[in-house]
Amino acid sequence: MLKYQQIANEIEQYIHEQNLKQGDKLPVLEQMMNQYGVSKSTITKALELLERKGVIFQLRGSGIFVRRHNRPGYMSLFSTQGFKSNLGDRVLTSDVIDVSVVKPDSTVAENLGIDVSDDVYRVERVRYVDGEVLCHEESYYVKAIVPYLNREIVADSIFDYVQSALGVTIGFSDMYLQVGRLTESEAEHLGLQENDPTLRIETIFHLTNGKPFDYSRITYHYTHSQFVIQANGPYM
Amino acid sequence: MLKYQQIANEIEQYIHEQNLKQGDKLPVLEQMMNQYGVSKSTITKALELLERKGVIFQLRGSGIFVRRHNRPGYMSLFSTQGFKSNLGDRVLTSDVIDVSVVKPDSTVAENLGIDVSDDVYRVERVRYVDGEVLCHEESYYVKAIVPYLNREIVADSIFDYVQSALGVTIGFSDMYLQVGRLTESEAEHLGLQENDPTLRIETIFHLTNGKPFDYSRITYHYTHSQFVIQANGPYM
DNA sequence: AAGTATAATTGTACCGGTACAATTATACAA
DNA sequence: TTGTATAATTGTACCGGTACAATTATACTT
Repeated sequence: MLKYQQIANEIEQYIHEQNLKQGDKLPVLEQMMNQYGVSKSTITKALELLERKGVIFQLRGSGIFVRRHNRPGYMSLFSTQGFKSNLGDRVLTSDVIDVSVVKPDSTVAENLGIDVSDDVYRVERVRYVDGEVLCHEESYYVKAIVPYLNREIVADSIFDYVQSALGVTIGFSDMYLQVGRLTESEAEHLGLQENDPTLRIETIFHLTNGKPFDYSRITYHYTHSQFVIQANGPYM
Repeated sequence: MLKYQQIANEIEQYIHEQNLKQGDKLPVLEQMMNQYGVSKSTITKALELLERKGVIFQLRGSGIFVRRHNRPGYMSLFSTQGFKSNLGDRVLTSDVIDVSVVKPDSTVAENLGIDVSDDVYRVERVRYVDGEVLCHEESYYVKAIVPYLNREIVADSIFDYVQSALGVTIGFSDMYLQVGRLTESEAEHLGLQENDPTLRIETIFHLTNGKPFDYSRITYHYTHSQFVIQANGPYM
């Protein structure tokens, strides 16, 4: 692991151990340099990561302060989207409905940047947090990039598998949000009524080299899903 | 304006002028250094901004490539949230329903980190994109930070006013998302039916010094609002 | 052609430095 | 006490450098 990532983790740990809360001040930059035995720019890089993650904010001339204190019951939108899990002590489980190799329809092919004759894995799941229905997911993986999947892998974290077993790393993703009404079959999976409200999110995940490898459509249970997003200026 | 921000803008402009598309390659780092006459780290900083913004991605050993090509009809979630407007050629207008100084209720006070005896501005608007109803907004501004507002300011961009006239800068924000059903009065403002689906977003905006200054509740028109979010690894 | 070693390209990690602007603390005056 | 200059603190911008890992191009085999 990179030094600045490692240090970012240690600082986050430090905040947790010392039980620092919203607005509390961290040691100054120079002290951190000495403490971790690295240069200023490495510390700065670590702090920048934590700032992006919403853990701290920095104020020039003043210091480094703890930012996060999220509302209980709200999940980070990205933690349910395959990224670094930030669910705290909540447990995420899945019912696997389908894992199969199919040909993509034109919409799926287009979103994945492939041809309709290329193979994809189709995965369908219902996901739960602490046993409560969270969402229904239908996702497609480019088989040329993810050559093998089975129900065991899919029941756990597909992203962990892809990253560790296949050695590919996920770079970035585009998410498209929309509110709508449930179809009959969706409602059945979620234990709701047809035409009930729902949040639909389509996501295209890309590798670090920019190639799409996963296109997924998620339909959220509207009373069991509340999300938090932490944004930073000046560019957002 | 800072050098690296300026250069980021110029590079974005360059992409636009050259009509570069998804996957197209930009000049290499060293060439940019010479072209803009700055050091490597400044270019790197500019590119990092653009990467966060979802405009480019960088691939070590290979080059810098154009990332963005968004779906038409989808707005950046942050562009309707007061940040750098990314609406393209769409026009954002407002009907101002209320601008008044009031005492906050306990929920508002808590979200703004103030006392119920402190004054706040209450602003209520209905917002439109290209004349179509987008959302209903109810927001509260800490009067100690924003001492004066009127209907003209509020009809335009409050954030522009706050930043330019008051010289305060917005640092970061926490957004809470939830799907629900419209109340009767909300439905009326949006031209929808009671119990229709809606996306509700509560946002707390903070200054760079960490103080909350705006708490807003927005209710979106579910068929007129589609959002895109661009996320970057490894920390999201 | 098709694979394989080798070299060139290219962005990133990390170092260490100077200058500076925003904040906060201090000293002093009214 | 209250305000006001002054100084100390502290993070950020920007410079310029070395080393390196991932990618891509090249030359060389088979």
